[in-house]
Amino acid sequence: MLTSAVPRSERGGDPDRVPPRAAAECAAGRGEQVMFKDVPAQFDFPKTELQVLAFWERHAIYERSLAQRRGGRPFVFYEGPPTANGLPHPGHCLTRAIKDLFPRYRTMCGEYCERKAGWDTHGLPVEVEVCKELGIHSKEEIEKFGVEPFIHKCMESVFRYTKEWEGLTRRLGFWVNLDEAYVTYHQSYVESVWWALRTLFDAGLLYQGHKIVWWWAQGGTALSSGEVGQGYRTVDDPSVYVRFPLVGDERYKALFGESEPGAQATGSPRISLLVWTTTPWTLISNTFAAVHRDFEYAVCRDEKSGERLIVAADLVGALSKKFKCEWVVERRLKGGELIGLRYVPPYEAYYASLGPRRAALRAGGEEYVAWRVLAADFVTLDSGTGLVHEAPAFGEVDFDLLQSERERFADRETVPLLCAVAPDGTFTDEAPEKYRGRWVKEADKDILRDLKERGLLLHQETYRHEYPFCWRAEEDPLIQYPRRSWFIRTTQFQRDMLDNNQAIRWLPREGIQGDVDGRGGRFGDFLANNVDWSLSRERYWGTPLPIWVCEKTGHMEAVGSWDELMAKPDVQGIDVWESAKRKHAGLSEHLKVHKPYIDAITYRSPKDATARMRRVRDVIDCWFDSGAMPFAQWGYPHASSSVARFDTNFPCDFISEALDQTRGWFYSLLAIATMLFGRHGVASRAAAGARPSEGVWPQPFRNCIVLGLLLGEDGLKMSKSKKNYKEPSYIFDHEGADAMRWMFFSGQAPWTSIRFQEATIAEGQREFLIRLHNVYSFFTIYANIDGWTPDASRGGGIAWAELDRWIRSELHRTIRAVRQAMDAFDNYPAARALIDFVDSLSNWYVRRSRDRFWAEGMSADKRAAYATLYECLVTTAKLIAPFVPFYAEAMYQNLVHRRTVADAMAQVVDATDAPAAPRSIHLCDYPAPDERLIDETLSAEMAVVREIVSLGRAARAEAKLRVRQPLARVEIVLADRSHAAWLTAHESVIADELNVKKVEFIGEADRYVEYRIAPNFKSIGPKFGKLGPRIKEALSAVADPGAARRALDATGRLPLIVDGQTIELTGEDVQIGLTARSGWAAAQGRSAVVVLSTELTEPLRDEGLARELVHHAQQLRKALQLRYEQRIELGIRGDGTIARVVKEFGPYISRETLAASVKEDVPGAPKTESVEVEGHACTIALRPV
RNA sequence: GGGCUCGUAGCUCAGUUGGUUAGAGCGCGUCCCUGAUAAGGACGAGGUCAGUAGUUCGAAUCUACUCGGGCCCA
Repeated sequence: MLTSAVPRSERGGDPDRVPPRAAAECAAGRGEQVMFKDVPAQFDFPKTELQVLAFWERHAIYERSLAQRRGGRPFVFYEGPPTANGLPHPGHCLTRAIKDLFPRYRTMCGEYCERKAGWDTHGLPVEVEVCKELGIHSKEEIEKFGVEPFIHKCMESVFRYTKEWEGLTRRLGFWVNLDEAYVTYHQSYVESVWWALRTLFDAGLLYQGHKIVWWWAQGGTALSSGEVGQGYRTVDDPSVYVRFPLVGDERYKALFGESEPGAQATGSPRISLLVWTTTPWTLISNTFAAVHRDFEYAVCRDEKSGERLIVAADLVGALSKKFKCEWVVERRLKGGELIGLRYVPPYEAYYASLGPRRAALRAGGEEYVAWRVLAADFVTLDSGTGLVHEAPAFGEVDFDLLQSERERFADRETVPLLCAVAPDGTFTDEAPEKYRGRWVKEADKDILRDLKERGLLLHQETYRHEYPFCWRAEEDPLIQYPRRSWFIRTTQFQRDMLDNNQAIRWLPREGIQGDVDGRGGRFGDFLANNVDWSLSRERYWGTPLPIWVCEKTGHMEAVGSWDELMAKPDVQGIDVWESAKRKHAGLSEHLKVHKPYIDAITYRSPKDATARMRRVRDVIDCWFDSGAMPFAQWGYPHASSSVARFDTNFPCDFISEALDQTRGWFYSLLAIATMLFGRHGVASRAAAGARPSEGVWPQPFRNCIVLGLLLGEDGLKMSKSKKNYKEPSYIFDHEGADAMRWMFFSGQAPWTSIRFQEATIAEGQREFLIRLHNVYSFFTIYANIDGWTPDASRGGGIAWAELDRWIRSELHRTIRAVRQAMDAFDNYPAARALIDFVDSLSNWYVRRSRDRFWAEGMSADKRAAYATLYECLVTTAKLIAPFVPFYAEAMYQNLVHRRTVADAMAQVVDATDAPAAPRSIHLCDYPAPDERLIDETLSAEMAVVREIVSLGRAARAEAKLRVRQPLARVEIVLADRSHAAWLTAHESVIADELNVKKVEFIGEADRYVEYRIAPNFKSIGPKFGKLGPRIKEALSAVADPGAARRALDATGRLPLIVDGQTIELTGEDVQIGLTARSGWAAAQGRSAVVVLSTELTEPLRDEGLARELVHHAQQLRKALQLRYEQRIELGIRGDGTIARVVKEFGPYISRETLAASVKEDVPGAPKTESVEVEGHACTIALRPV
């Protein structure tokens, strides 16, 4: 293992010394002067990034960064496995960039963060791709093609684009261990999943039930939602209104009483529910009627017949009109009151036997198992009668209603799922005889005639709506139909999952997490409405459900591993796999746990020695695969050392995926972990090792950044056909990976939808990377000219200028802010803090320090400036390293090792090599703030100085006085006069920036400004409440605000009469505003008014001219592309004024232009230029010497 | 139909437990500076903070509803 010299913490040193790290980090060549490599102003980001990649790989920097932190606190990261059977797109760049940022940051902070890649390889999308390739569609065709070759194709397809994925991952700088990636179809992974399923099965959490699917009866297959979506057509279906007569039991009597006129007259109740349906064939399987608990219902009496019907009160008018009858509303009642009423269904088939059946309820007591009125939220008033006929076998929501009704009973199964239809779409023997064997849709007409004859049909019409048909057989309508399916009883863990969810730090929290009951959050809401996980899929390419069933007794067993299966009694069928392997050389060993080979394996039933145990045909939902990755990635608990690895890597600290994973990976992770390892987790006894999560909550992840969607250039969904986005490779080649990463991190919060625009990427690059690059380039130019190296600052004793103290304070404030934000997984504010710092460094520190760097020789002040700028650059490089790892590396190699990236790569790797500083920036410690260097007062003061300077420039612009023209003085009127004292210390900065001779702070400036006293509501609001607006009025009515201000200054109090009463305001309660009076070259801001003296005297004009001459001379230098330190001879010839200026300011001009002398002529000058300076014609000549 | 989310300058977005004068960048216009120079800076124009109603002394911010966009689920 490499033992690199990890620099000591910066804490604990003398703040006035050069930071130990800066001094310690020196070029490899100790002793002799090694210059910084020249940094071209025009920087090729993409090219440099490729060199950095080569450097990282050649020197195994990622591996070293891990090795170096071994033993540190673990920072556990889980990779949500992408599917590599499609090409990666820009959205994956965002995900992978975020996934890279925090592990890099934590690693630099000293934590140990393994990053194991993973691939999701199972599932319908893979099958669909293969089908496309084969030109086939249905399961029927797959069977015809052969399951075995089909599976082989699926496996080949899975890694079709691996090269592209790995290329993108690498190019983006996402450090992740691809060589040891987990793969969901690998045998060890599948066996882990089997272990989990067996554990759940043994705990009674895996059960067989029904799932309502869209069913193609003629083809005998279920269709996926995508397939169903393709087949919708507009059709006319029967729309029928049917009577369900109520039963006159106690419940009925309690509600309607026996005194009901109808009841008395006939001795039997005649109130009926009126229900509506468009599928008459489902009436035979009717089980319930549903109402909405909160709707109002009406008992209507038909004037003619005296019949009484119940419909939704709001629909009475419309329905009676439709039926052409006259209804009188006898009574209104809430839907809730109807619940529990019994009725007689239209067909006897089931009613005859089940009608009287009652069963025990969980809560005690008994209840009829069917033909009652239930409450359902899905009941609407949009169509129908407000009462819905329920045949749970033929509708998903109806089935859900049945399921929740079943929950009320002690024995769930006692509430029957009535289904008089066979899988081929014909009526079964359970239906009335005349319908048996007939196609359901075809029976509709006869059913209606039947109902009519029996007086149950009130009304019949046709209804035009969209209905799905089979996309392969256009004439075949699909029906919703129950299929046997395997479920996981997740609902048993609903409370645990909700509690677990509460403990997760979601970013953002709003809209995702929800409250303790899940309300108000996308994820919480999903948990709150949790239904049992439908696990099985009647497909081919997936983890086989490891349940074997006895062919005679129906006894079931779950198998937790391959070895366990092999250990079963009298195992047969392994030969199928063996012969396949002989036939297909090089067949992947992993396939033996897949269909069709696994299906061939049978063993002797423990319940009947003559019977075989056979596997169920299904595979499982591939979301279960990915949700099992916390343990399955290690092959837990079977693989060697997997128990220990799982133990140290569970739960994890950080995951991040896009919003669409809410019901996908986020859920599957949480559900599986909660069921197995949670508070009531069932894996504790079954697991081979100790339960790792004991007492650790939340699990399986503590922090989760939910990424927004990445949109195209036009703000719409990215679409290949619309070409509304640039390919990642294009951005890599043009702007570079760092620019792309930086846009993701600094553009917006990651959970908002982000537009993927090249212009935004380029803009962010200019604003930050190029600006930083300019500073860095500036530094190397002058450091090399002066021969300055960090060694020069060794030993301390630096005399820091105020500007140095200021920028170092800003630097450490930035470090503090960045760390704080990053520790909270909030990259956006961190990036903004970095942008602000680079702005301060570039636009104030360097600007204000130029003179210091240009000074002759090596003064103490110059050394301080170099040391400061160097520290800022090296520290900034480290700060940005997790964000823009390539550029940070390039800066670091030059600033610390004084070599190019190419040189760094070419350097011989020497195992004994122990450089004074880490060989890569990614092996460095993340900077820590030194609170002693932070001077909040200085920061605040400098902000005011910068504002004043900005105001001065505004005033100059207003008065059309260019900055090169010196002015006599500037007067500054402060809103808060207490600032004057310390501002005086900054006079020279202001004078210099504004090019004025004198700065004056004046308190009383009534001739320049008008005062305005405004209330500070933040202070007044809590104190005076409703008086606020009156105080505002009173303040604006103050006759002499200037005098009031003076009084306030003197006494600290401002008495005011408001509403007849006298109140007293303090300085805090008011804000003094200033407005410049017109007629002055002035500008006003929040804290000051800046007034320029515009009077120009001859000396001032002359000095201005001198600066103009310097300016022109510099232009000539630039035109000649002279080296920065090139000395010259300068010639200036002009009129008398020019001559006078040259004579008087000769030394100044010489110094600024590095001229050995200033004469009238320079013989043999390569460049001569005639210019007009402030109306004076002159000729400037220049020659290098 | 349900849940969530967004609507702020021409464009892309900030806006910190509500504080009365709503910011930045780009773009546009007018300039400045320039020995970091294919950078940098200043100023200006541009806003009914989607709309309505409410809570409050005070609303871009909180509440309800409406309209519009998006995502997920039916």
